[in-house]
Amino acid sequence: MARRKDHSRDELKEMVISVGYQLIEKGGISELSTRKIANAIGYTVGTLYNIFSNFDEIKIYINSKILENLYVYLQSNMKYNSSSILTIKQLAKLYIRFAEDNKNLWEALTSNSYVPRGGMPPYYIEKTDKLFKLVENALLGECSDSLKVERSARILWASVHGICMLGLNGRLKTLNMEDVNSLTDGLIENYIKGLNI
Amino acid sequence: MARRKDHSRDELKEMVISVGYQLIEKGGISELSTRKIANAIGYTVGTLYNIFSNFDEIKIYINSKILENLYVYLQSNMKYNSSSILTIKQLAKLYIRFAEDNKNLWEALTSNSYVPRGGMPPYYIEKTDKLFKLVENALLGECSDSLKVERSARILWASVHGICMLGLNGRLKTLNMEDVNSLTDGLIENYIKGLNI
DNA sequence: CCATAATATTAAACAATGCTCAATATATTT
DNA sequence: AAATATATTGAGCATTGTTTAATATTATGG
Repeated sequence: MARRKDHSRDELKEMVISVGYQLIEKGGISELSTRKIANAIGYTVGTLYNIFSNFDEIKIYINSKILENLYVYLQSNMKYNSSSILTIKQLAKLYIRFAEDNKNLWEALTSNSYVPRGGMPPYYIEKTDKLFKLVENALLGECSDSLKVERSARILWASVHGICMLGLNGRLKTLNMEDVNSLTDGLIENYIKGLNI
Repeated sequence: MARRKDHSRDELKEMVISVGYQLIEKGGISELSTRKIANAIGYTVGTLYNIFSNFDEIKIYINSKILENLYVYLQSNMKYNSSSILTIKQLAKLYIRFAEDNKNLWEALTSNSYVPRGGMPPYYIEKTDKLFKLVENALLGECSDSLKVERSARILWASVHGICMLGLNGRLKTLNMEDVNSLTDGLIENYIKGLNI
C-alpha cells in the first residue's frame, strides 16, 4: 500500500491545498475535512499530518491561495481611472463582486478567526499587505503622508469589508447589492475628501 | 431518572440559553456543545432536541441574548452629547469597547453566519433593528430624509463593525486600539459631513 | 550488495461532535 | 384505575480532528 515518493512533500502540499480549495469552492467550508482531502488525493489522513501540523494550518494555506486569486482578480480587472477616488471606488466594486461571485471562498477566507501563536505566517501577511498596497497606491494620489496613507487605507478597507460582510449576509435589510455599491461609493468619497483637512 | 416537569419548557429554554451564554463567555464559542449544555443543566441532549430543533437554533437564541446585553451596555453608558456626530462617535467607541471587553461573546455573535431558511426569526431581527435605531436616531439630527438615514446608519455601522473586526483580529497591523478609535472618529466625521451634499 | 537506519504510509483507534430513536418513566385525561 | 399523552433517558450512528503502532519503502554505509 505505502508508495513512498509517488509524490514529493512539496507536490503533496500543493495537492492538498489545491484539492482543499476546490472542496470549499464547491461546497463551502463545511465540506472541507481532513478525510475528504485525503480521500481526494488518494492518501490517508496520517499523510496530511506528516506534512502539516494540524487542520488549521491547512486552512491557512488554502486561505493564502484565496488571497492570491483575489489579488489577481483585482489586478486583472482594474481599468485606468482619471482619479484616485475613482480607482478606489473601482477596487471596492471589484472586491464586492469577487465576494458575490465566490461566496464560498470569500466566506472561508473571512470566517477564519484562528491565528497561530506567533501570529500569521510571513507568506500570509505578505499577501494581505500586497492587497492593502493596491489601496495605498491609489491613496498616494490624494495624500503624501505615507504613514497617514497606510492607516487610512486599512481603515477604509476595513469599512468596505464590513459593508461587504453585512451586505452578503443580508444584514443590511432592504439594501440590494446595487445600493450597497453606491452607498460604498459615498462612504469612500466622503472619507477621502476629508483626508486632507 | 426521568423527572418530567421539574421544569417547564420555558424554564428549560431559559436555562439552556443562560448556560450557553456562560459557556461562551468563559471559554469561547468552541466551548459550546450540546453535551456541555445538557450536562450543566442536569439533563440529556435528547431534552435539548425536545425544545430546540437543532444546535443552530440554540446559538441564535444565545446570540439574541448577546444582542440584548450589547443594547443595554450602549444605552446605559451613553452620556449626553451636544451634537449628533459626537453621539455617533461615542456609540462607536462603546461598541468597540464592548467587543474588546467581551471578546468571546462578540466573536460568537459576529462569527455566526448561519441563517435559517426563511431568514432570521422575528425576535432576532427586532433586536438588531433596535440597535440600528440608536444610530438612526442620532443621524436624524443631521438629515431629515428618513430613508437616507436608515441606509446611512446601516452603512456607517457596517463600517464601524468592519473596523472593529479587523482591529480585534490584529489585522490592522501597527494600529493599536487607541488609533482605531481615533481613525473611526475620522471616518464617521467625514461620512456625516458629506451626508447633506 | 546486503544489513541497518531513516522515513512514508496506513489502518485502527480515541475522544468529541450533532443528532436520532426505541424504551421507559412520569403526567394527564377518561 | 386504565388509557393516553408527553418527557426523559441511554444507547447508538456517522462524522469530526488527531495520535500511534505497525508496515512498507527508500537511503545509507560497510
